[in-house]
Formats: sequence, structure tokens, C-alpha cells
Amino acid sequence: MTPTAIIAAAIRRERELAQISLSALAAKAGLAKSTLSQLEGGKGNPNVETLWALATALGIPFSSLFEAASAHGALIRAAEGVSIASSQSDFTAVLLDKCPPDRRRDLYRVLLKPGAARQSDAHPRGTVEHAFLCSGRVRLGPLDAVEDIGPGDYYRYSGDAAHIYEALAGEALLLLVMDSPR
Amino acid sequence: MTPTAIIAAAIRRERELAQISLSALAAKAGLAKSTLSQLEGGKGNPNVETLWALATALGIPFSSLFEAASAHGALIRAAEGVSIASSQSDFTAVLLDKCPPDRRRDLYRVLLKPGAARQSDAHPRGTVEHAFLCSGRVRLGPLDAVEDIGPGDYYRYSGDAAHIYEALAGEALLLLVMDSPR
DNA sequence: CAAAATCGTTCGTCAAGCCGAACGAAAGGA
DNA sequence: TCCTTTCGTTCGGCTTGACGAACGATTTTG
Repeated sequence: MTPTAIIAAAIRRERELAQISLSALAAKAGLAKSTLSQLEGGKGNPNVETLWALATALGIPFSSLFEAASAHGALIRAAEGVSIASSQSDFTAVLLDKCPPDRRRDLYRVLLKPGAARQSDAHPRGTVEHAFLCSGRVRLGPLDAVEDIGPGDYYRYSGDAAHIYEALAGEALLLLVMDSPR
Repeated sequence: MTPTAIIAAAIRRERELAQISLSALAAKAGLAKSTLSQLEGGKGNPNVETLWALATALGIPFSSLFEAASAHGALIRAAEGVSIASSQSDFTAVLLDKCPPDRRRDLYRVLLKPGAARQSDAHPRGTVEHAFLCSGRVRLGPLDAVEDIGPGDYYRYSGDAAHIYEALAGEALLLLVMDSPR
């Protein structure tokens, strides 16, 4: 895929996500409509200043203009996952998720006490949460995809919609990786 | 910081990291020396094609050209860590580590069976490992800073020196985050 | 229904980036 | 020591991207 095409697609995608017209975006970014039109048409070869203006106007990190598509969820039970080959049989590593080059990841240890479900509001668009349960049982996930997980389970889901955490019986300890776009 | 300056710094940084001369890089990327010279001097406003050629020639992801500048160890016991404030008392989150903008993070689930210590060779320079123990007891870390950890413990250490993993009694399950420079 | 506004595209002009050549400086070889 | 190579910078040209204006098409307003 040519860089021009990637950027063309990215601009259009981000613009439509922001629900803004081509003309309006051009105005906001201080660019000519014609310039933007050609860029989205894949007929351009923009310079940094132009791209920077666009990223700023769209309110997105600069590097978002160089990405193709988006991500989804995955539930990997404690017994599941593709093990990494090892010469030593007493060692098993499962790659839960590979970090794409355009994201940031913050690690949280979460102690969840039994009681009412904790509801979390939507995080910024594109946020993904990775939950790795250490002990206890937890029901969590976005409202339309809640899962019960046990120790060793790994559940990845979109964090940009409202979601819940609930300890089912006793305390629960889990590692939470907040995975957000740059 | 202006985008031009960022890119100028990034190019020079990546080029020097690759131990390659300006002339050689220009040739490899199919650019004129003059172009590259001006870019590194912060006097340019390059277009995508030019940047793409540079990223390709340098063998780095495109977005690395838009990042500014560039770890150590930390042992956080299960009972330790600064909790994130929460309005709900049945929820406790501890930020184990904040992801700097210039790194990548891959998550591994590791099952360690008792037996001889597993020795791991040094990873690329700057690599950091984050270990979050789910169950069992494990002795791990670089040879000069081995620690015993228990369930819920989090241990972060340099991965660019030889280090070991050893289950102390029975199986051990842990989440391993491989944190490597771009 | 017509006037007005807004949409996105196309065209000609001008500025700016990329190129090739020439330059002085520094390092290596005969 | 002199010659050769390589380094990075500077200087005209030529190409190309950004701009502004005008266009037809579509939607909104009175």
C-alpha cells in the first residue's frame, strides 16, 4: 500500500469520524479546499506542515494519519492461547497481544472487592482494555459483551464504550492494561 | 516544538543510531544529499514520499519519524503501589508503569514449571521486562538483582542483560510485558 | 418554487521542495 | 607531502504542491 493511499484513507476516515465536512475541515486547518480534496482523492503528496495542520484541526495525534485500520476484542482462557516454542519444556509463554507501533500502554493492578458492579464510562475513542485475572472471578466487559473470567484468563475488549467490572465471589486481583491511541 | 524540528531531530537520531553517513543514507533512500542535509538542519518541509523513502531506508516504522526523545527497575509488592483514587471503595487500581511514547509493549502469559532455573540471554539494548505474578512463587530478574516474588507482585527490570526465571514451588503463572525500544 | 447556502471538484498561477553540480574541509593511502 | 576519497553544505534549475477562483450539484430556506 502506497503512503499516499494510506494517508488519503486516514484523512477521510478521521474526518468522517469527526462528522465534519471537507470544506469545514479545510477552513479549520487553514488549508485550501482544493488541497484537501486532492489529498483525500489520493492525488497528493503533502508536506509536513500540511499534515500537521490537518492532525491539529482533527484533534488527533500526528501519527494517526499513517495507520490503516482498527482493532477488536479477544478472550483467551487460561488454558488457551498459542504457546511460544521453547527448548525448555518447563516454560510456556503465550503472546496475549502484540503492541502495534502507534499506541501507548499503561499497566494497572486492580483489586476488585465484591459488591455492586462498577460501571466505567467510555474512554477516548480507540481505547482498548486488556484484563489479566490473577485471582478470584470477575464479570467484566462492554455492556453488550460481558464475560465471566477466572484466574489466568485474559480478556481484551473495546474501552471506548461504557463497560463494567464486577467481582463475583470474594476479592479479585487483575492486571489491567489501558491501551490507548497516541 | 515545531513538526519540522521534531522530524529533523528524529532523522538525525535514527541515522546516527544506524551508524550511517548522510551521503550514504541519501543514496540508499534515493534522495539528493542536499535534501537530506536541509532536512536535518531543520530547514525543510518534506513531503510524504520523501519521508517514506527515509523511513524505508532506515528500516524503521514510518511513525518513528514523528517522535521526540527517549528505564530502570521497580519492585512493587502485592500490598504496595499508589492506588488510583476512586469514588467507589470496592475498587483499587495501582498504576504499575506508564508507557513512554517511544516504546512498544508486547504482553505474554508465562507458565513456569518447577525445575532448573531458565536462563534468558540479553535482549536488545533498552529492553525492559515487566513481570506480574498471578500464582505460585518465582525467583527472577537480572543475575545481579534476582528477586523472589509472590502472587500479585510486580517486578520490572532491565532485560538487556542475562536474566533468569525460576518457579520455586509448583507451577507459577505470570504476565510478562516485554517492553522494547522502537 | 426559486433564492441562497453549502457541498466537493477542477483549473491556472505562484511559491517551495527536490535535484544535480560545485564547493571547502577532513580523513586515508601511496 | 600530495593525491584521492568521503564528508556535509551551499547554489541555480526545474518540477510540483498549495492556493484562490470558478464550476455544477445538492440541500436548505423563505
